[in-house]
Amino acid sequence: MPFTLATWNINSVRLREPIVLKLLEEEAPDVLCLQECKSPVEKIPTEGFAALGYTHMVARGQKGYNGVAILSKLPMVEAGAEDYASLNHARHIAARLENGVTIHNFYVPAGGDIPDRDKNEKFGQKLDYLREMKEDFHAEKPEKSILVGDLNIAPREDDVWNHKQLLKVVSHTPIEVEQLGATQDAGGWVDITRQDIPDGPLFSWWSYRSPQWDTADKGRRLDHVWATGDISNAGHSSRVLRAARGWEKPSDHAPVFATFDL
DNA sequence: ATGGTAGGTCTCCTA
Repeated sequence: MPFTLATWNINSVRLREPIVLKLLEEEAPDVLCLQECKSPVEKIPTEGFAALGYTHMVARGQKGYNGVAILSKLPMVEAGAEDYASLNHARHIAARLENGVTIHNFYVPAGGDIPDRDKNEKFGQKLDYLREMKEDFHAEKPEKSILVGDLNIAPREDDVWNHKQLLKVVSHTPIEVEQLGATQDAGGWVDITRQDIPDGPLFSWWSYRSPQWDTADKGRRLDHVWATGDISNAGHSSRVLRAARGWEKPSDHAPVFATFDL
């Protein structure tokens, strides 16, 4: 049975309940993974989601910051939540569908402004977070799994609006790109978005600080859909719903979709 | 080189 999955950094699930509902009504993915919910789990507005058929949710939350949730039309059970780098942050939740597929939903630390762990503790935490992800995948190689989320790294030259200009900007520095690649390799993860859309600029985030985000198009691809090699051939129909960046009271991220025939 | 916008919360932190 094919199922469609979307990942979206929502930047406050309570403030943006209306556009989450809009996405669920108009696009109707089977599973929606949210990041930066910025809400304790008990304050996530689940009633409207359930009314549209999204009767299942697994989530981790905290007050004000971070927070991840998986909304689903399909039954699922929680399959763990990690706190890599011991930050006490709600940045990961996993769920298992009835077809045996495990879905990991991540919100990797943004890493602050200065790409130097000696001058900026947050950058070190980001690298530590990715290293611990990598170590976990190395210790227990994931199977039949999908990993999505805001990984806060745009790895390829065509994942950013200007490669040279962003080489020293956190999210596109060589050390981050290398660390993300090592994490991906450790789990045998395949980048499904780039499997489907191999060539050319592709972005999922445009800063609120950039006026005329659409015409200026100074974007980055920070949001990812990966799958383990045993199911990567089942992935197809990837797309970024760029229009959502222009909706009323938008998130600065657009949702990324993929479909899996499993 | 700098500042630009947004959300949550308790006066500034984070992105």
